[in-house]
Amino acid sequence: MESPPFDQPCPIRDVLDRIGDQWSLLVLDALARGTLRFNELLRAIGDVSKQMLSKTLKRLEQDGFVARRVYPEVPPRVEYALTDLGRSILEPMGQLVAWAEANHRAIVEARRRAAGGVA
Amino acid sequence: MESPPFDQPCPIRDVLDRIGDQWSLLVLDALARGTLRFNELLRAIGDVSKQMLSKTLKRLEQDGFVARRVYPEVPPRVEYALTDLGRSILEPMGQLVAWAEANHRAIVEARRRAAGGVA
DNA sequence: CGGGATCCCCGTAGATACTG
DNA sequence: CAGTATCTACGGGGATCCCG
Repeated sequence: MESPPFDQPCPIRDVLDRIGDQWSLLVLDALARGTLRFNELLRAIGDVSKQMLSKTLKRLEQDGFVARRVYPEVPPRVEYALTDLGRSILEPMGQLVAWAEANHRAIVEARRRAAGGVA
Repeated sequence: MESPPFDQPCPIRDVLDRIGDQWSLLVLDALARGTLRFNELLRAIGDVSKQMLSKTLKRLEQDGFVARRVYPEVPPRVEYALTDLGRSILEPMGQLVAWAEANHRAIVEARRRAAGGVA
């Protein structure tokens, strides 16, 4: 599956571009355990700004990964939950996470070896 | 937020940061079929600049994904090939690629539905 | 041929303030 | 509470030139 210079519809690149960013995976992971409100999500992830969380959620919602539920209450309440599509990507993601955990040490080691600690 | 190699609290984020960028996966994929030279890689990917390919390759090499082989010939020749580590990530990656291909349509559809309304 | 150095543009991410 | 708007800084990435 070679991609010519003008080839846009590469599914892999398209999908990876979405979930490969800094926050999408974290959000997906946070929501994997259950529905969360905006500020809960904010705190669950920790080092994400409101802006980025908002953008990320919007994109995830547009792509059909996340469902946004608004409750017309006096203190506004908005809940986010995974859709079936969102849940389904958790599996291949899990493979990658497992790989990452299993090989992280090897990577760090290779990196250190290359860095300067040639010794 | 760069953390030293020995102080990585989250392997997943660390690994994803590396292979989640625009080019690493494409390089890995290109090399999956066999050893390639710099310019071959450049053409195989198509829309990558020399600079980015160079940077990407260097990072992949430092992380132990790719092996760089220099031939001290008159017209310089440099070949890149996957290491065992590099080959091993192809599998979980494949899962993700398969998912991407299988669900790309659903995503595009959801995106379109969200974008311009149902029209 | 393989790639480093430089210049520059532009998207993106952070912080803050504001709104409903 | 749940966002949005603005302003700014940073750095990714392309193009080009140059060197081994």
